[in-house]
Amino acid sequence: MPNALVWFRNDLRLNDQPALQAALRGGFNPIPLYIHAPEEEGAWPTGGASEAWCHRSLLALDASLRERGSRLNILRGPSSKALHRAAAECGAEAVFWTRRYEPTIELRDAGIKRALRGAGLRAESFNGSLMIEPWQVESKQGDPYRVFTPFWRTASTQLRMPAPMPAPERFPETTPLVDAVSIDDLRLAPKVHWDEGFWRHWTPGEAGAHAALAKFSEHALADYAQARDFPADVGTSRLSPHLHFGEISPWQIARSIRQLPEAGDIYLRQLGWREFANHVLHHFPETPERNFNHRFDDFPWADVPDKTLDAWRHGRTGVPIVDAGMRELWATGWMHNRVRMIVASFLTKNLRAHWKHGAAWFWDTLIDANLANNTLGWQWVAGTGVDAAPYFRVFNPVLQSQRFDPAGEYIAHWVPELAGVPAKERHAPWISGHGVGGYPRAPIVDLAASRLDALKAFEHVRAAKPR
DNA sequence: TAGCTCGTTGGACAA
DNA sequence: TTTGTCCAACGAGCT
Repeated sequence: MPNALVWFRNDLRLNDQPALQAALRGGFNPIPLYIHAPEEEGAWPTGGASEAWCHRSLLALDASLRERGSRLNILRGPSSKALHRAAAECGAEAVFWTRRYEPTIELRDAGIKRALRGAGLRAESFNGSLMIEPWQVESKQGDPYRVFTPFWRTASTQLRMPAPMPAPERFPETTPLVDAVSIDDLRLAPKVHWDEGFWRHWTPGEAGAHAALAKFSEHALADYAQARDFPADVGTSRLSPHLHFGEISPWQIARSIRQLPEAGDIYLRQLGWREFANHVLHHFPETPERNFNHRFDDFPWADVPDKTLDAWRHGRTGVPIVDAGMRELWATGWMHNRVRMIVASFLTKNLRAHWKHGAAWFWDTLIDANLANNTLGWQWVAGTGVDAAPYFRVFNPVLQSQRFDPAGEYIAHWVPELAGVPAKERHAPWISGHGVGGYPRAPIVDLAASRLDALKAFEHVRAAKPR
């Protein structure tokens, strides 16, 4: 049987794996391969928390390959060189992989595909990560969408659920590639074990992904519409890191949630945002670096001192819901989505820091850090992006806290200094004047005054001419 | 073409 | 305590 390289990237799974299936269908003997090439990620090399996740996900993939008689070959980049070398060494006739959609990577992969084909190899890429690829939908004018609702209206009518693709039970045995290194050699796991706490909450890998999905569809999906807004509850799917690393495909999730059509549609719509984010990133590849709305290019962002940014980063702003979120992020590598909006609004509106400060911190600390979602989310909250909220919408973190953490449980959990403060006063302890040891006596900015400042700064945008 | 409707996630204030 | 109204404008996308 001829050999084919199956190049694993952000698709670290064996089920529903179109690149692997292509190899099997084509009558090839699949050689699983992962290439470590951080310098090829452009301005956004994988952040620390994501690396820690990736380490464990690779271990999980390698373990399930070994159970099936194979193994994951790990090579160091550059990717193009590694692929050509590996193909030559094992006489592979083909290379198959699943597509990624980051602009830098799309460009790189197109070059690699050309080069492989130029060398006489069969090189093919597949969609294994999205329900609709970015170029599959366009508005009736033939433009990319800039507003979610019309995007999803069109996209959701075009969804065609493919049949499941089960993993093969056995792989043919292969000899390891000579240049292969071990997963540990990549040094993705942190030297100082700051990630220890993560793994009480998360199990990277395909099995962990399916366990998370099962838990979600059994317990939380029915209440998803309401419960997802309450950070103290387990109301969200917590599938984002698994999706980011491709340990599970959106179609696998979609198949599973069909059992509850109504709740399933609401959740599917959230997956739709992921599709939309990739659509926007593909068509507006400069948005990780630049405002989508150029009217903001002269926006008077505040020159926020590092000390203040650090207070935000480490949950010492004196606003309990903000601090709780930032500490949850630091401790677990993840933050509840409602709280992400609150901390992002606080940073970009109350502190009026440029959204890139927030995007950079999330990039480094989130286990689900994803260029499309991170960019869309930060630009959306900041008001600079697609579908942005009207300028007068500035989250009041105290009201948000009262509304979405009414019993103050989330705050008590992540800001234990405040656990002894009566629940009702926990949202804004400075009002009752409760002196609490170790917790800031007052917020680092006056919430009301900074809100007015932000609104004033927005006047600037309204006057700005679109470029 | 021109007009129409609508926009993930809000807040302040009045009644 | 709850509910309604306004904030204010614009451009995307459709018909």
